[in-house]
Amino acid sequence: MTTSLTIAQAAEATGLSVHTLRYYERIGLLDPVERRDNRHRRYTQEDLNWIDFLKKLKATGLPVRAMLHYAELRREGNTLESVIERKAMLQAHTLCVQHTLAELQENLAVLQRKLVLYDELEQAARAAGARAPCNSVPTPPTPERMAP
Amino acid sequence: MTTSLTIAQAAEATGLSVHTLRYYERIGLLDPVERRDNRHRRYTQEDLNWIDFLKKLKATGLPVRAMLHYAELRREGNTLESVIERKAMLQAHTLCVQHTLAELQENLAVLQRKLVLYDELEQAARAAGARAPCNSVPTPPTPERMAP
DNA sequence: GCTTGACTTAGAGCGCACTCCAACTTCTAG
DNA sequence: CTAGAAGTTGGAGTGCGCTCTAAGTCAAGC
Repeated sequence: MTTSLTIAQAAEATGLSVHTLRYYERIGLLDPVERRDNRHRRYTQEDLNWIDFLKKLKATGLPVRAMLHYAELRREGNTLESVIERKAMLQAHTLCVQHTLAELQENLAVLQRKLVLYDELEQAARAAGARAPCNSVPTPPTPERMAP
Repeated sequence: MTTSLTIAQAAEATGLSVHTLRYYERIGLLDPVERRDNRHRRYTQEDLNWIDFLKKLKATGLPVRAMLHYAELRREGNTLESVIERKAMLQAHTLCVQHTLAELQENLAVLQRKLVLYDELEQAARAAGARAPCNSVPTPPTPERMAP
């Protein structure tokens, strides 16, 4: 059976809002979606697949402008020119994603190291708090200050 | 020697624009920066370290609002409350980043698989193009269409 | 004294990616 | 026949994160 969804169902299925679905079609990210007699849109499986791919591009940080360009190339069909340019786009973007990924991993490591520091800091704060009522003990050896 | 930079130098050093540096200070991401007699800002190494950390938070997708909250907590000093909440924020964000990272890796894999398809597609298009002058050969066995 | 250049401020403007609104049509159920 | 649910459109509005402008201050060099 060929699925064919209303805009609400397509929104449900893709996780985009109906607003966004119409918006994507309006700006040309989606080819004009098939209509029924009452002008209501019907989304096919192909539409959903394409939207899914768009979501992946978006999730990897490709701006809508670039997705739009890609969509336009796709509309040209699989001519050598179109294929070459789409491939180049994907290649460039793949590099970009790899870069982002590496950076993200580094930054994650920083966050995790910082979490360890916060553990210590919390222990120190607890110890200081517990000792507070008897205000006679000097500052503890554990660091009380952190750069950030 | 204690470094102390003008706003232009700080911009240079951090990679942010002077506009952004002032903006960050205005909204409270940065504590009020020290001034010289002529009211010009002087950025200390501590300022730069904090900005660097902010950049990492930003690079991992933490919204400015959240950074602002973090900055406000930090301003409270290392009280138990503040430390606990900052730690909780970092923990939550770390989880979020891990999730993003995993997703990004999946999507990168998709892009890379697609690149392989585009290689084939390009070969097919080239073959079709080369054969075009002699328009007698049927469509090649390699797929000529791709879902997205 | 005058120009140049680096800084200052408050506040306006911008690009992105939606998101929502008002007014309208169309179908279905009661 | 009517009410309501679900769709349609063009266009306005929103939130984010800057980014820029205009008008002014200040210090150094000619």
